[in-house]
Amino acid sequence: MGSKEQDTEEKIKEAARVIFTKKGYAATRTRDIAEEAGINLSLLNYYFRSKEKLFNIIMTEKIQQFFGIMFPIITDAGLSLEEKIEKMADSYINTILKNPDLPIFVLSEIRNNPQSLAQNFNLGHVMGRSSLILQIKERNSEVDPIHFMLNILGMTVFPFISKPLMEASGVFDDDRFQNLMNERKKLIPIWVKAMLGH
Amino acid sequence: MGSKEQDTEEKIKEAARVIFTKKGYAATRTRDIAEEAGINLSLLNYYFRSKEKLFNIIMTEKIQQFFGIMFPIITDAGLSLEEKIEKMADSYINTILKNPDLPIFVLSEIRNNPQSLAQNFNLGHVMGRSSLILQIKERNSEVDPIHFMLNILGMTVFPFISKPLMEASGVFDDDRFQNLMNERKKLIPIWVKAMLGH
DNA sequence: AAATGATTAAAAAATTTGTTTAAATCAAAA
DNA sequence: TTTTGATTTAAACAAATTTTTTAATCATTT
Repeated sequence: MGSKEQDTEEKIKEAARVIFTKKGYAATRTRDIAEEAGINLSLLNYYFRSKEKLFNIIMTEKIQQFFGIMFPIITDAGLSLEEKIEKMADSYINTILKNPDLPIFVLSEIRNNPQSLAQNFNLGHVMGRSSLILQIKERNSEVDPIHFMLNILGMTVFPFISKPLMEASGVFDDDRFQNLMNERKKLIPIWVKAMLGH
Repeated sequence: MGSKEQDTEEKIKEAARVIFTKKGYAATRTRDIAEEAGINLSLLNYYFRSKEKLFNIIMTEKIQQFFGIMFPIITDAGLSLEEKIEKMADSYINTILKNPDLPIFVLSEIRNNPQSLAQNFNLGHVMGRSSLILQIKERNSEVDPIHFMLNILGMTVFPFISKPLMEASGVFDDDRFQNLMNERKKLIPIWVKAMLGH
């Protein structure tokens, strides 16, 4: 188990991250991954047995990334509602800015295979008894708190999902997009407070 | 050109709509479409020459659906800002409720092929000089109006994009989802007004 | 230097998938 | 009824892609 093994395995995984998240499972060819990794195609099967097994490894990582930010924040009873919203927007945008393909990749692949992928996270259970949901209920008891969860996520995540469309149709370029998303770190908490009423 | 032709051609197109929008181009096999349509595989090529040509027909339809609702509303100078937002939420949600896979399908395929698909719509041009953008600017001159466009779209469209995830992880079922989306027709205009400030 | 494990190149097997072909079937017209 | 052309089917084909195999090469360790 020299450093070479580690290096190659990691090179393949890193290439798989890039290609899978950019194209999705079905449109990705193992040849693309091998080329991106700069290794012989045989090595991919040598290390990971199959395209599907490699994909499952990457997908588990990506689901971790996508939900790993959210869980600790919404369940932390030590944070006020305002603090939670600020932290959600801030850390979510920071993370996804480094990985803009993440949301559309995760949500697309879940659409293609909901049952098998939903096992990795019990979102319903976690969210149902989360501190965040309780705090939203206290603040506004008239509207189902799930609405505000959808709004916070939508305002944070949707820009990334629509980015390819917006760029291709000249609404903004990548620089302006990053700019906008940094502005949104401050704006989303303000908007959510306004929506909740005071 | 009897009714048989029409029937079969339409059966194939309808099956293609279902499978393409559910799985995306790459993950769709022509055999899936044939099976869904209940016809022999050869007929697909007999009527549409190739998978790609069939896909282009469906994709053009779907892009029409996705943007066709938006354009007339945001460019109609006869509508007030409030009326525009109400109409956007209402007609968008009504349309997509009948076709929940539409947003993630269109946005995924655009990501996979931005240049070729972006030609169908000059969103940048239309939005830049739209009546809606001007009205938002008048109401709130401090924040780039694109933020509010992203918010309106995000709050309307994101729930559909996250639906497979939410359903698979038990946050809500299809009935509750439809319920929520109908509630949002009224709520989104209220929220957007609150965000804009008054 | 010998041995060991990692990597490559090349080929081939196996599988999947889009497309074509040729014959059969059907419906309408002569 | 026979003929004709369009429609449909079963089968095969062709191309792409994943996976496996084998032998050779390379790098590192003993």
